[in-house]
Amino acid sequence: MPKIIAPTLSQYSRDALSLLGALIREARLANRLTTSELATRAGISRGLLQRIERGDAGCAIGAVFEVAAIVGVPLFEMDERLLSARLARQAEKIALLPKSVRAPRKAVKDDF
Amino acid sequence: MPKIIAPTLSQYSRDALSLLGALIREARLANRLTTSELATRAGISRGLLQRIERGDAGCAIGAVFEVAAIVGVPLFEMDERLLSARLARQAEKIALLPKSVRAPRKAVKDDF
DNA sequence: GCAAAATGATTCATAAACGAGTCACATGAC
DNA sequence: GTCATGTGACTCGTTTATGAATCATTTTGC
Repeated sequence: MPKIIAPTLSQYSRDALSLLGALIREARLANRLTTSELATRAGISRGLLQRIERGDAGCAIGAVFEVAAIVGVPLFEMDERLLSARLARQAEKIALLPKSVRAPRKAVKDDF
Repeated sequence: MPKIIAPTLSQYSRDALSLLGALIREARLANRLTTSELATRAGISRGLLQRIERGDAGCAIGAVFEVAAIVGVPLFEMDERLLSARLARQAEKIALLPKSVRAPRKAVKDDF
């Protein structure tokens, strides 16, 4: 991430990142996993896991969420079932509000 | 993010990402902010905000958290004050944790 | 005590995210 | 109808994160 450096982020965001990293580290130790083991399970490198546990703002959110999921750190304070359900309800809400369903611009070559 | 592509991420993580993006979009609309406005406030580009709302796993977590904080999507279901407090307590826990936690590798539930 | 393992912190090449710009299409105002 | 605005999607060049490898230090196990 080019622009979001430490001083650019709000204190709240930095705290949230630090907390999430600490929670992940806690959960990893509680599960008796080494950094290498957890990194392998998550499909990432050990260095990236260290940055995640440090609360680095530049880490890909997908990697962070995956690690959190593996060690059992709850995202949004909801378990797997609730998350899926809420996702479905959210999709409905979105479908109702804006009427913008745009198909990907694909060239149609049957113009004659 | 080289490795974490869609098929690599667990369903849970992808759901969490989609949900977070949807929540951010909801909150942005509720605040009557355009994508350009919110992106400017967060110090990111409009394209990145679109990827965030889409739930793209490759987005930097700092950017996502910052946007979420701006529009008021709660991270970890806690407000700013509680977050700081919990961060402090978490730091204490880490410091107090037993340093000897190396035991026969225990299985961890990662099959979701 | 010693050896093995885990961790933290580097460095570097490569792959990928990011920002800027553009276009098409939709919506709303007039 | 026209015009302005908002949005999704795309491309391209630059900037950055990531993975791999290495090393020093600490910690665990024996």
